[in-house]
Amino acid sequence: MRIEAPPSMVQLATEALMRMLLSGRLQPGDRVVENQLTQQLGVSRPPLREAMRVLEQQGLITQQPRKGAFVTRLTLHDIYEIVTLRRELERMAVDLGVPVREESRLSRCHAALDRHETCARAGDWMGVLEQAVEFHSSVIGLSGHRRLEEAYRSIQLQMLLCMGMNRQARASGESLVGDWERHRRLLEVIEAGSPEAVHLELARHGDMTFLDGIEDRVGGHSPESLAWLRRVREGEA
Amino acid sequence: MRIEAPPSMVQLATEALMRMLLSGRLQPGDRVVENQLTQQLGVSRPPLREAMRVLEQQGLITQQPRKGAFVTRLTLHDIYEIVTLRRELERMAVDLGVPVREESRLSRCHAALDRHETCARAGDWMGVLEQAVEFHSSVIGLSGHRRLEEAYRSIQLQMLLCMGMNRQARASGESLVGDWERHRRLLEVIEAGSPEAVHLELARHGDMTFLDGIEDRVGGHSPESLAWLRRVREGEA
DNA sequence: GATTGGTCTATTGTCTACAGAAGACAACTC
DNA sequence: GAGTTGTCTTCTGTAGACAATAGACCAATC
Repeated sequence: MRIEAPPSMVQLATEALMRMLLSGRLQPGDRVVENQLTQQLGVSRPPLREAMRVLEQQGLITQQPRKGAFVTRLTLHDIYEIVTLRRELERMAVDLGVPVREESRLSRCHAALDRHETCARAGDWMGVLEQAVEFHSSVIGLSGHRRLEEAYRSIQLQMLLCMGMNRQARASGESLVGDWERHRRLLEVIEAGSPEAVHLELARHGDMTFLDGIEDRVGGHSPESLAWLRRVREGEA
Repeated sequence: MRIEAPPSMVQLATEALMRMLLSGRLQPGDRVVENQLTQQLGVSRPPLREAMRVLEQQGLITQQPRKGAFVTRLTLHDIYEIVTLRRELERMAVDLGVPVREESRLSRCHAALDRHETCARAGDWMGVLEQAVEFHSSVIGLSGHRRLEEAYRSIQLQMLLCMGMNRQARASGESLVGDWERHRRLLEVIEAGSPEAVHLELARHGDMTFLDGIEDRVGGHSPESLAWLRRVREGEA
């Protein structure tokens, strides 16, 4: 039996920081002070700083030299970028991964979905979030394209950061199970094996309700993003 | 006039390391020992480690906990991933960015192209590399999609890492100017304003000669990558 | 009263030092 | 002679401390 190496403080700090970001404990725009975090996490500054570099690369925090780090505050243009890129990556992944070629990849989806259900029924909000991320990643992973999956994961985390803004509104218990049911349906369509059907299901799947009234909540409107938002809303109607 | 903040040691170390990687001074598979680099770069370990985290996120080096860091060694499957993802991102960028809407974005392309020419005629090999990267990035940047550009840039650097393997073969002076001419032609097509024409030019542009005999130089053949390589070669013939 | 100058504190940037793990090598045992 | 064990060296992981900078606050002057 192979024992696994104990996680480094950098890993632990990265995960802890990410949880603080995705749970909304750290809000977009908040200043991230190193010394405060070292005390809260019980880690010294060097590993914490490395963890922050990782999250900076992921686009979750933004560093200003000699000024400090801030939780990334997303503009409407950012959201436009996230949603459009996400869709394109999804598209590519489905075309490569459906119908499924390797059973092991599919079992990863099922495993994530099962854990998702467990967390949902237990009302474990944070667990559902993590497993939903893992489920989507595993779906992208059906393509066998690691870089695609990583790019998708990064984009997905940024999207969660942005949805955290109005998370409170959706935090009701039933949406946890509802999410799971949508994911289960998606996986069924995937197993059916038609890429086009999966595209359709994904288009329906994307929860765009968080875009309602988003212009008022965020700044940074660009011509591209405004045009996009208009198109999205027309498409819905 | 706004003065810019002096670069941090992390930034400098990141850039220096990247140059060592892309110039081939550090070869894929090479061990990266922290203490050696601190001496060579004149930086202490914490900032160097932060820089290494950044490059790890970019996929240029690979860290094994408690074992050390290594320059990423690419498999055939990795190359398959890089080339296919790159193409898809390019595609998306062209569809969004052509015809060009903002003059300022186009001028960035021209600026990079001019610097490219200067370096090429001076025989500045490293400069050509940097400006070629910047030119391609600026072309992707025509889309006004920062995340797309960043994803592309990361992929592009990995591709350069892999081309570094047989760089010596192409290091003749004429290819420097040749690269520039290809880029100039591409920019002309872009300015003409037809996305389809740009797609065509890009398909012709991609220098696939580095794939010649690549199966023998790298390991890690996957079903996907072998099928892809076959398709690419058939497409050429 | 407003503005400029200085000081002071909080925070970041960097370095040095130590603890612990991994791998190499030698000596010892069978 | 082959295998195993113990030790030693090298390197990474982490901590703590110091230097330098940014921003706030207060005082003094015009």
